[in-house]
Amino acid sequence: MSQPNDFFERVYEVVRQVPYGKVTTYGAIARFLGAAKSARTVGYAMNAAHHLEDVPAHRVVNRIGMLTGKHHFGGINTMQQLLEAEGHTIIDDQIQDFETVLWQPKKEL
DNA sequence: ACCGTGACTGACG
DNA sequence: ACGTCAGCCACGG
Repeated sequence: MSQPNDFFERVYEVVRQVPYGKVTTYGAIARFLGAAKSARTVGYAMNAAHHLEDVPAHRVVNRIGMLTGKHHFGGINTMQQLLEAEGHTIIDDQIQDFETVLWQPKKEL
């Protein structure tokens, strides 16, 4: 349906709307869905979304811009490489100028 | 139905 | 400023 009832699908809907060259956080997605305290569950959803090609999971990081989920992309540096390919600079698993490339659905939508 | 787990976050010392 | 602790919620066994 146009309005998914499953929590996971709602998470995917938001992630799919993250613009190229931008990133967002688990908490931002959770708050946008009205479940501010379900950030962990959002991460859990990403884990399950890993098999979906239309869900840019690499654009979702934690609140400080660290690639905490890099190990879930198969290769240790896969997530970093994907982000660098979009123009981001990553040092020590952290996105540089994170606040500049941050995309918040709560504000943008 | 209960328990453990986790790609998080905010609060505390 | 930094490391540690506890709360949260959805899913699988």
